[in-house]
Amino acid sequence: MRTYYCGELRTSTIGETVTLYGWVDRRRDHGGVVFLDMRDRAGIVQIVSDPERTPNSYPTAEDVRNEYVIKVSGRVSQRPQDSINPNLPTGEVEVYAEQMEVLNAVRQQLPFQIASEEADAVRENIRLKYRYLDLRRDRLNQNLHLRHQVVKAIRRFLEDEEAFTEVETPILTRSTPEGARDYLVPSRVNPGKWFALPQSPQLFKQLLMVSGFDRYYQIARCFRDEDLRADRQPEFTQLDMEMSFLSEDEIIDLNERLICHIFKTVKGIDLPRPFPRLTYNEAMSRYGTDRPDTRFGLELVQVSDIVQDSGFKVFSEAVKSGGLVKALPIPGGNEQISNVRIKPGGDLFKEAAAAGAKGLAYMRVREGMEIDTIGAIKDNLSEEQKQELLRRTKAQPGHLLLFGAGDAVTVNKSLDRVRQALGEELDLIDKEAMNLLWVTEFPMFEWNPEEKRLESLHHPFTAPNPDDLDDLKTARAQAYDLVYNGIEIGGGSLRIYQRKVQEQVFEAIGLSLEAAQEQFGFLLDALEYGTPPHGGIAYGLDRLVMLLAGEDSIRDVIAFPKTQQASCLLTEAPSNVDEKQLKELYVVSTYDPEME
RNA sequence: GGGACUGUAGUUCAACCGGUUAGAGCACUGCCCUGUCACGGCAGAAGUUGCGGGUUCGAAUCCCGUCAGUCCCGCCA
Repeated sequence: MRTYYCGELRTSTIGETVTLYGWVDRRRDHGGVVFLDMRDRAGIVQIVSDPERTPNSYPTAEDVRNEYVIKVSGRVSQRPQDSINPNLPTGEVEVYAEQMEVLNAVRQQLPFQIASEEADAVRENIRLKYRYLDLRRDRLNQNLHLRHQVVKAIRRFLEDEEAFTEVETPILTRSTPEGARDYLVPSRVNPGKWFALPQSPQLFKQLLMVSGFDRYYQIARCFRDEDLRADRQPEFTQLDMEMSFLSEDEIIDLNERLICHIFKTVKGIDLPRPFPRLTYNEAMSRYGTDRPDTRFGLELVQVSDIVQDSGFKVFSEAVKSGGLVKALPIPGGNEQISNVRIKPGGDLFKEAAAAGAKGLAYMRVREGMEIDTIGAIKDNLSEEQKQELLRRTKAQPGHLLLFGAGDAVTVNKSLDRVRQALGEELDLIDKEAMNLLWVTEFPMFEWNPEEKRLESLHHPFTAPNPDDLDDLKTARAQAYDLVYNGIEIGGGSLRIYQRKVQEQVFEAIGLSLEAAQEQFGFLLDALEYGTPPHGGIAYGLDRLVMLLAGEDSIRDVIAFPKTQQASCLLTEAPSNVDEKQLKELYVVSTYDPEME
């Protein structure tokens, strides 16, 4: 029977005879004495075996190899003074192995070494195929433990401090328009009909408010059949919350306390409260994005009004056709950024071009506030316009001003990209900083040029600001996002709780009354039976844990993630299924090997 | 759907401008070593250079295609 975990042994355990179970992390064979680093979930301890002191175990100790599973019994001893290992919590002690038993050997060459630093560099497809070995490694092990700690902190806070109730909502539910592509599941019992896996429990949690639960939360799995990224998996986990009778400020306050509790519990960090808030318009204006990274400056400056009447067509035409011109002033940029990088072919140009920009105009501010720029700008801007540009951008000698001109979306997107690239490159980002902020007052809708209709920016159940009800199309939403170091980790809103408003919003996004009744009739009906004012939020748990773990990919905080091709290299899912299964489901597969 | 990068022993990497017997560390096998902790030393085995074509006297290297992984754009209410 196990008496201790390997990692638990300390000087206080010296003299005890212990029984340990675990893996051989490393083996050092000196011919006459063998040292084993023995590992279990709690850590590593050194096992010693030699022919004189531990004759029973020595033959076994000579035979074992890395990652063998062993059982060891023996006395915990103080290490000789000159052999103490200060790098191990157990470094002052070691166990003389009176008994050693191999419970399971490693029969094949390991695909990679578990205990080696090199394993971090192993090609990811190999790590994913042998995920169970990858998860043995300290780094991933720690990540999943951290994830558990985060979830535990969430539950303690929401349940014990704030009286939230966890309710499970269906995984088999109905497909609804809007939003991401659905994962579909055929219904055997209802031939030709389909379930969809939930993109989020949105409607169910609202209905729970109608039912009077008042405060709901769920650690909920969500599914979206869209293309993957480092921070996007087809199935992911949300912390989903919904509350009745709370104002936007009250919801934000409760959530700040939740986030602070998480940071305090798992990282020991006291975050300053309240978190800063930016309106959507402010964020777009100053950073060109609705999730600004405020760990560094380099704020954008709106200059449309200065240059709209200039002879420089790139600027004036942009403003005339409804777009804008913005500047990105870079202190010291003259020294650090060459023209080659700004011009076509350069890396900063490419950064802007990736967002659809046609180019980057620039001005350099020399000694004595002399302006150094391309002829087209020099010749076509008046002296007053140039001076006003310098004033507005607070330019000083040494400054480089980059300009974006065009439609608002492209200008903001491209300058945001350039700003982030430079923040990184010029080492302006304090890596220790943890900047959490709220972005509020999102617009209700944005225009989708392809489908020629308005779309909900958040989702169609978001309540409009009551001050903006006379023109819903341009109304602000009572929505809020939580941004952590430039990454959106959560977002929510107050919801519509009146049928009439809900119908108006559906109408605004081009959903006819009939279609709305067909798709969302159950919600519209519910709104007629005494629905309380309510609102909520959902967090991307994987992203939050990724950031807390300092990882760059959510795959490193998910036990069994999928590849960018949405497949599982471990189980080889998705796979073919038996023709019989398809028949039972009244489904004809499109897969036809003959066609290939 | 599109762009970029990567693919060489189990693994991490090397192999210069197209010419070697395709090398090295770790792991593996054998031997030596009684205080190491990334132990050390000696010897050895280990390769369809992702796969398929092509160019060439000659291809890991150049070209085309294909597969896989990663990053990004589109997409993700």
